[in-house]
Amino acid sequence: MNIRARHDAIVRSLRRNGMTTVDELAEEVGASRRTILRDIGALRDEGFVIHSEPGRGGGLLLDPGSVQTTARLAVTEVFALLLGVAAMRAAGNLPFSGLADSGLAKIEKALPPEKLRDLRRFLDCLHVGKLSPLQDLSNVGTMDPGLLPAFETAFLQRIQLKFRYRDAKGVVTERQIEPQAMLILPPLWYLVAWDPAREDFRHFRMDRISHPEPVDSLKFRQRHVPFEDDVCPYRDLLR
Amino acid sequence: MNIRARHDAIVRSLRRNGMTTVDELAEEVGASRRTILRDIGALRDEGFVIHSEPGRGGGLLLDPGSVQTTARLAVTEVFALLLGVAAMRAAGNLPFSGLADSGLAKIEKALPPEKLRDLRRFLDCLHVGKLSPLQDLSNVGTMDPGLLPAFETAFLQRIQLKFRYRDAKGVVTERQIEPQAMLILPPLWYLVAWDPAREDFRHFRMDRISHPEPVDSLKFRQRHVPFEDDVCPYRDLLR
DNA sequence: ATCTTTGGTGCCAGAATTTGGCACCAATTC
DNA sequence: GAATTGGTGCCAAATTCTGGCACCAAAGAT
Repeated sequence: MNIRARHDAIVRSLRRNGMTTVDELAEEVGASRRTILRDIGALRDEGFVIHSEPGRGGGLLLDPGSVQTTARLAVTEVFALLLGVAAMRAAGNLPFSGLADSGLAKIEKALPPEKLRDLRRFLDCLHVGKLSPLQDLSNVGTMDPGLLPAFETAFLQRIQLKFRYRDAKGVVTERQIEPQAMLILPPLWYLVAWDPAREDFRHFRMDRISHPEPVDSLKFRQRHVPFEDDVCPYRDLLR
Repeated sequence: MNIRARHDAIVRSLRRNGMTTVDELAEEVGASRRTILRDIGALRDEGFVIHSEPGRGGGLLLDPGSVQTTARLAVTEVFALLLGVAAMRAAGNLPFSGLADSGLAKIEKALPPEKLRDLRRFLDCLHVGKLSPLQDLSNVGTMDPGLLPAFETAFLQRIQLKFRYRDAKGVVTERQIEPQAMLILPPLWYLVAWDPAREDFRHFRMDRISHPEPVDSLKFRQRHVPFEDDVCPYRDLLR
């Protein structure tokens, strides 16, 4: 067995059994007592918190808040991580203990700088309305990926966007708007935008939009204020 | 130099220089040509996309969308990742290529099952209204963490919550509500809730809430439907 | 006080893996 | 055809890992 695989096996076993002895681990993993002890030392060096009390019945115990299995992250996963961390940071350090910024900084450093900048700018534009439970997300989200390059351009460069919209009655109109936010309310995507012609905010279901086209050089600003009144503006969303 | 450290060094170098040759890498890293070639093979096996064209001037080029540096994640970081991935999955596979589910499954497996279940249930309750740009998040979010245990209990067990609320005019009232969502609009936190006494949805600024107290055994259901009309219900939030 | 259990360390020889050099092939440019 | 550069197979040397041994420390049982 590989040294890395053995480390993972040890962590898994500790997590599963809650409490074990070195000898049990040695038998389970198929390595000698000495090797297991060396491995535990290495894992501690890497940041795992492994309690041990010689003399008592069961010896080894892994701290549940301890660090996790190694994983090589794809760019999309790093993006997901940044997105999640943005939410976590916005939450102070809400439901759980504070974020380990050091590890995160390492990840950010590993990203190509231009990519990171783009990700951050896109994050600035992306509003997440509702996060569904993870279990239900497999069969969610219907939207044409072909639309996205135009939207990304409009969002990032903050220029107006032109497209055709088919409303609930099937009537098709031509719209030219200033995109303000992308709103995800699974299974649907909405574009929140300022419509200069109607002088009002509108939202558009993404699956009813076609032929999007950025309008060069028509720059605009984004608008956002927190609300004060205690009547819920989301009442239409809830039932 | 360690084999793992060398792999990281190679990836870093490829990312920084954009394009290099095997011999340059060998000299930079301090290893032989043969070893570098072996390492590149290993990195490719791990999922890195490394282009190469023998014969032409510069040979090696790392695909910018390729996988990232290894990182051991703390539990909070895994939570952040799950949160972000939930948003990403909800987005189909929005602005970037599809998520590498295999790696994610590995991370999920590494979490203690109870912890993962709790995280998922809490995710189900947490709505993120607006994600600020990462740069601005340091001085954001004013809310009393002391409030949270009561809210977490109410959300997770889906029971009513009682608290005192001080409105914009300073008038204090006693409320008993059914929490529906936590809304983060930096720098403020809002509780979106159904008020059975008023038979309507209300939202409350978290910093005006005090003395929260779960009301045992008064269970309720959550309510949510996507909206259809194209008039933006968020117009009060935007300016 | 002594024995047993169990974590922990130093040391060293044998086992396993990694490394570097070599010969050689393939594709491209000049 | 020569030069450049990625790529592969092979093997001996270098390096690292592993397992056994002796031994220490702490706690509980007798």
